Amino acid sequence: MIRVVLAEDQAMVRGALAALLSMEPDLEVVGETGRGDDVVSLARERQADIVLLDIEMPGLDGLQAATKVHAELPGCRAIILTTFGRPGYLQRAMAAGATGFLLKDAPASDLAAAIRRVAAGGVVVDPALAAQALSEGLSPLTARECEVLKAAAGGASIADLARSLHLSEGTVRNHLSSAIQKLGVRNRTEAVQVAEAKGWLSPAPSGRAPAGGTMGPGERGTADP
Amino acid sequence: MIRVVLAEDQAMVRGALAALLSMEPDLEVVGETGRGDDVVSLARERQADIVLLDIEMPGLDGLQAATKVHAELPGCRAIILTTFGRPGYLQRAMAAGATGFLLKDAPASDLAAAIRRVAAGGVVVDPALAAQALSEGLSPLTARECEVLKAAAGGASIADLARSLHLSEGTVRNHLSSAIQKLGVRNRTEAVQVAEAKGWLSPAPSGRAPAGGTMGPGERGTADP
DNA sequence: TTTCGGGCATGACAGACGTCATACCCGGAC
DNA sequence: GTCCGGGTATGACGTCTGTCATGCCCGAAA
Repeated sequence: MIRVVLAEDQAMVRGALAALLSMEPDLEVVGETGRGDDVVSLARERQADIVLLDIEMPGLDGLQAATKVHAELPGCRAIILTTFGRPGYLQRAMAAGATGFLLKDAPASDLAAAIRRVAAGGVVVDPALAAQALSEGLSPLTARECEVLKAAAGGASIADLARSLHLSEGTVRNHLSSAIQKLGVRNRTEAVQVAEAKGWLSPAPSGRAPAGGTMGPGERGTADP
Repeated sequence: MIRVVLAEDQAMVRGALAALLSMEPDLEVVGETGRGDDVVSLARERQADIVLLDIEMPGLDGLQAATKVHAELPGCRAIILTTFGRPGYLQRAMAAGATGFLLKDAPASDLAAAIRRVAAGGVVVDPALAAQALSEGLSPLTARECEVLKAAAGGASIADLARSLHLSEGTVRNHLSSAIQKLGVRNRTEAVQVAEAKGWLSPAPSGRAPAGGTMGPGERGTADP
């Protein structure tokens, strides 16, 4: 009997997936949650073999949750189940230690099959998406450029961005300009769309967490002119 | 026995919903499709009592499909099942003759309950969303403003928009400026986001189809200066 | 019939945006 | 130890964007 925990933020979809899996005699849904931040405790408590993770979730996204599951629960495998076939998502899922990556576009029958294969020690990835992810390579954006782009996605002005990121307006302009050139587009709006489509935006793109920053904002040589 | 047709573009979600409904003794899923444009024929052929429609679908969106179901199949009721609780969606769903409007955020048990209530002649709407929709009123955007905004969503420049819409650049600027002011925002990016969040963007917002336009683009008094 | 709202256009203007050259500071690579 | 990439900053420049005033054409409402 394979023990499965479901993490998916849309309650109706979560319930429907549970119903789908309950029809399989060798699978058992032993836990459900709509948040990413209690996946680990739930999976541990219920001794799950498999956790099925959506990416968009409150609390902690599915990729981060997969990282924690991989680190803290040795006997438990994570499968990402997502709406978006973005190359960057697949890359980060694999980097996070996920053992499977499934699209909601796939036939319903694939789900149980994927769970069984992963439970048996295999890996499940869509070959076409894998090829695309490999051919496109990693994000060319630096962590900072990515941050600025993310902050710009809401339509904020340069001045707004400078305030919210504690940077000078010129620096914001520089990062945006750099991102725009790297992505081969003509303005920040296109840059946001391209980066989003490739899955290069959501969480931290690369490098470790930018906790405090290497240097306080403002205190530097010629600051405060 | 209530006969249900499912229209939802994500195959896995569709299958999962079918599994969910198959557990109800008084419901029967008699047809499934991932496209909006064969909902009517499928529902007619299978003599459905209820069609469950996602909004985002290829071919024909759920709102348009609901319109056709309402017009062509007197004995059949449409329920919209969507991810987004956008006021404009609810308004258009009701205008399209839908008899129910459900969010995928709602508990799984609500689905069967909603189907039963609608089959029994009732109407199912989330009261909070209905209140919001009523309080916000209809879209303040004219059909043209909406079109321009939609076209601008991809990050195109004014010149691009003018070309693709067969308008002068000045006119495009005027429409954008007007939309920006009506929505109370500061630039086109924010305007797109606000309009999208309220559900004012997707299909035709109001008025009839802008087939040829009232006047050819360019042929007018002082055209071609 | 006159009025009014909507679509379209033009021209002018201020402010926002994107680019570029330049410079300093840091840390890692060679 | 030097070089180089990344982050930050400044100033200058040209272009794009958003606003406004103004005008014309149309159809519907008053």
